Amino acid sequence: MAARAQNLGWRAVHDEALRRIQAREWAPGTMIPGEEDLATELGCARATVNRALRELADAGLLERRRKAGTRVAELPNRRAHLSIALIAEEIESRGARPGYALIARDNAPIPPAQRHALGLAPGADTLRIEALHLADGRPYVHENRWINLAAMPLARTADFAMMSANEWLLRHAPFAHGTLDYSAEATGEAAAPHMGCPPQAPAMVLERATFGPDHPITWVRLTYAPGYRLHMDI
Amino acid sequence: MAARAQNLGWRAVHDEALRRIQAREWAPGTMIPGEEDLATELGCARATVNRALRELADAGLLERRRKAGTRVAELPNRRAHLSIALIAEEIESRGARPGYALIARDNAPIPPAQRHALGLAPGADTLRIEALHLADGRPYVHENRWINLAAMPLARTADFAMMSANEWLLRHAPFAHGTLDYSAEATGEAAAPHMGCPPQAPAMVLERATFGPDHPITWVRLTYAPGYRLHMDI
DNA sequence: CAGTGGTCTAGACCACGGG
DNA sequence: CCGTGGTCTAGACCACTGG
Repeated sequence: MAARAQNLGWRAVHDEALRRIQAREWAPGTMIPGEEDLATELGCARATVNRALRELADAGLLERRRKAGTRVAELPNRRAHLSIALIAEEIESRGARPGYALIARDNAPIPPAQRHALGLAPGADTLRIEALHLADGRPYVHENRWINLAAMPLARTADFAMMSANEWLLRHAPFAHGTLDYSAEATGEAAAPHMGCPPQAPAMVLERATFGPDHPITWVRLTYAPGYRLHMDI
Repeated sequence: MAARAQNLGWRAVHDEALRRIQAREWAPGTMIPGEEDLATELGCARATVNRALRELADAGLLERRRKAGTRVAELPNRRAHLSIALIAEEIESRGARPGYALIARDNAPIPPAQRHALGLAPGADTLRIEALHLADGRPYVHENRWINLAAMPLARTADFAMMSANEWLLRHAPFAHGTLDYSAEATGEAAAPHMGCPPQAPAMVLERATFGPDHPITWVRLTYAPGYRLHMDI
């Protein structure tokens, strides 16, 4: 029985392939039929099969190589996706009313470690912003940020009392790529007074470096209030 | 001048569109030309433009809707990707020699919160595994896990002294989906003795629930040693 | 209702890389 | 070498949804 159902979309092919993988009909490490064969069996064009299998390969369930064909991954390295939104939107999505308060705005020099992460020369012209984000009036996350003024000269005159640097940069910076580093640390002397918790309380810390297409833009350290959970689906 | 270069692949179209977005030639919030127009301008088929713009939409830089057309996102919600690998592979990728030690294997009942996260009925038959993963002989992460024996009956007789439950499940479980929750907590009395740090030391904690296509599979709490950093690129 | 993106098709050529 | 996936094309129909 070679012929099967017809009018299959790539989603149907994707689901059928996923079913065969999970049902072990296609065992881990083994080859699966070629695109041409599958297209014939399932009654659709090869491009449709290609689209479906490409999605599964992107998800880490299949490994595809020219000439070698397609095989089921032995150890499926699934990928979790984390959407990087505005802090205010993140707070709203948790069902709380977002708030914001600027704590300080000065020319405190960027520490060497952060400066190296951005690839800036010593003595680079930077602006420091310290702020607090609130959820229903309670401290949510403490922000300590340096902005590279060579890349964002307008930041020198921007009003970070009304709009957070987070949002201002997202609206004005030609964002290209960056790095995220989460760690667990003590809240610390700098953030604790604003968070309403003892300095030694464990806190989730996010350090982010952001780069535009041509220049480094900003480095920020976010210290979250106790109880923060970073949730992802897989 | 309508005509342009020819023989453009979808990657070239993708890069050109990205350039126009970052250069503000296509301003945030504004509409961009339709697929047909772009295909004509760039000298390629509409399907090629579609592939390129779909990638940009998946990345959060464009918003596409039928009839309404395609517009540049006001606030680009970029997505970070986290690949979920074996703990041993994670340790190796950090340049260290992985180690593993089983601490306990018993029938300690699954606590209610974890049981609810998996959607299991009270009194569900579970297996508890406690283990320690090492990097170059030093504690790396402490693991406390419950396995749903109704979904994975073979786990009852598996040898978790040699192969970690992590790897065993990845090889034997028809993994479908799950949730991840990172938080910062004190290391705690249960994990601290194995980690070689005081119980109140801040630790990154990962709680994961994993489901197969039909049944919940496992719930695990990973307590990382101090200094752990979760790194992601954008 | 009409315009836009979403998708499918049949065919073609090409690039990679296993044997 | 030559088979397999990667991609492009021209055309077509469809689904959704804004006006």
